[in-house]
Amino acid sequence: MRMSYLFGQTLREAPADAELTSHKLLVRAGFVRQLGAGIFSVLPLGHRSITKIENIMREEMNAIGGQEMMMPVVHPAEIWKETGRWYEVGPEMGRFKDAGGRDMVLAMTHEEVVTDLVRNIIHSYRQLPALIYHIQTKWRDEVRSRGGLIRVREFTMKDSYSLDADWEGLDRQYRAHYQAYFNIFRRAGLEVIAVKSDVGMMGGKEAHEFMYLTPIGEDTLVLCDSCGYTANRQVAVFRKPEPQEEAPLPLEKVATPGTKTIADLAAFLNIPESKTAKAVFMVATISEEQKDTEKFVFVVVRGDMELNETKLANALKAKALRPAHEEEIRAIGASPGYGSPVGIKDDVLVVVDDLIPRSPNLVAGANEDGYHYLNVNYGRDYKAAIVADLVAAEDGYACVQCGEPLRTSRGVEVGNIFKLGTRYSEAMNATFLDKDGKPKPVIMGSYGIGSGRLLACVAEEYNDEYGLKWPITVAPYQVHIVALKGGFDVAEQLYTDLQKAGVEVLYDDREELSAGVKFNDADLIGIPIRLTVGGRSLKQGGVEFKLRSSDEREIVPLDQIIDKVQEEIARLLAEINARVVPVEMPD
RNA sequence: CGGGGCGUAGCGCAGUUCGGUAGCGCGCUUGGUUUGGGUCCAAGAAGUCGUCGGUUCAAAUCCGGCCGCCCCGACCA
Repeated sequence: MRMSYLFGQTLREAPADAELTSHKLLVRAGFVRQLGAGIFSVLPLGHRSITKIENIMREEMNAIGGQEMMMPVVHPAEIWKETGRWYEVGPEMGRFKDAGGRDMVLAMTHEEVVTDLVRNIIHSYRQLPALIYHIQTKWRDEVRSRGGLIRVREFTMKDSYSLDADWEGLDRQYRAHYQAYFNIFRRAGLEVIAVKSDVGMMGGKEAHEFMYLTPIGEDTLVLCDSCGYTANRQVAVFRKPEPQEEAPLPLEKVATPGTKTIADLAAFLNIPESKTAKAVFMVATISEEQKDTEKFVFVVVRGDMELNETKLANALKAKALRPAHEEEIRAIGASPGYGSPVGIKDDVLVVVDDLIPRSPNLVAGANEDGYHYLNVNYGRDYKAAIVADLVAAEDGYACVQCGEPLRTSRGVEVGNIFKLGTRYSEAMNATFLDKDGKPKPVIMGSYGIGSGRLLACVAEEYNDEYGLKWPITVAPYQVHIVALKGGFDVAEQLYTDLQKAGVEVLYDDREELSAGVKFNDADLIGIPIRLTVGGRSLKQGGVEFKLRSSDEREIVPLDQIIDKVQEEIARLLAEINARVVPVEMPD
């Protein structure tokens, strides 16, 4: 491609609303332009890079038996009503009516469409297993779509769906994806970790997220350096401390003026926070038979720990959670800051963390401003409807597997894999006849990778103060020829010859620009190999060869440059491919 | 949805306090100059000042509504 013809423009300054490095550089280098909040156009350079990422995904999907196809972006609402997600999913689902007044859905994902196809096409165990995938646009109207290109509303995703007759088959396909995903990310130059994750709106049995570790990530991960335990903080479990045994002491009401927080309370009474019980008031939306009801929830966790809302939502099977308003708290007879499960109205749903029953003689509120109870004991003084693990893992907590301290880190989710099981096939009656002639629901898995987000993460990882530094596998072109005065004729010939040799070339043929401008553009765009052809290099005996990733320059004679470029491309490719190795999926 | 900020030429910004009908840098066009790290000089083109309404002789500027974008929080595969 000739730069004089390339559609796009480099910018000296990034738009003011770009915050992340990847966002700034991708806009400045002419890879993307923003159209609206979370909505981007992909320009030719960006499109080439995304196509490369998508082709890597195709190769790895095909290698595990995937068949590429294409499913629609606009769906009739009926299928989403069948699975219940029409009712369960909130405003992030794009909904509209067609000209005939029918409810329509903009695809957030494609389980419903796949399952509809499955029930029409799969009739026999002989047709299973199968793996289908497509690379298609999704719309998710995130309430907050920030983070440049990392978090967008309209995006392209590779999503695959496995179909099996038995659970062993699902496990095989799940494991195949686990490996394939590592291959994809590593081939794109990105090192990721796989963490256990919440199944969220997908439902299902088991899930992993593939996380690119970076401080800009919006997810918090919990890692154990000792045994390798990894999990999203939403679901991370840990070994809870064993409280000292004590004989229950009599309940005692004490004045604790001005101690609305656990820290104040512990300081006032001169006790550790771990000897207190924290009351958290939430309102849960619970869906029953397509009807949403709001339910007040009184949560008790130990004072030194934080409530994990995902765990709470899962324990309650709640669709949504929000903090309760003060009026709602007062309405159940509690007092913000002094809330207590002791003596609360009977109809209030009390949920406690499983550490609480083992923790004797805690300090809890007295449901009266300025007063707390000493020696509150679960079972004797109050009872809960649900006892479950409800608290969030923190830095330094003990690993559930090996007991060593956990560490937290931020990450961006670049892919995920889900064992859906029969959640969709049962809801939509997608069954097959097994060997015994009995109808059984198809066992499904779903597996996604966002191609634009992956590109943004690669950009986030590979850059310096001058611009992008693409891995050879993702770079829009392999070679960038910079023609300078006295070198245009030779550069033209080199451009033609390299292309004939199968090399992908971006050729800066712009005659009116100074050398500095062209070098800066080349650094900004970040193509791995740069060849400079000018009067000076020719006088020195050839063209100047330079890698974007290195400061070294070398003059290569014209009759050797094509070989040199091909060798170097092969070397860069080999370097990346060396990272593609088998991985163990932990149980 | 709550809190904060912003909206003036393709990009970055000034002008708004104190109303008088728009300016700077980059980019773009033309001519010259320079020619290996964002040359220099000159002449140009380009903006319903987000939008609607109000106040006023007069609004980018004051007042109100709406829209959009960004950040923080809640939310979220």
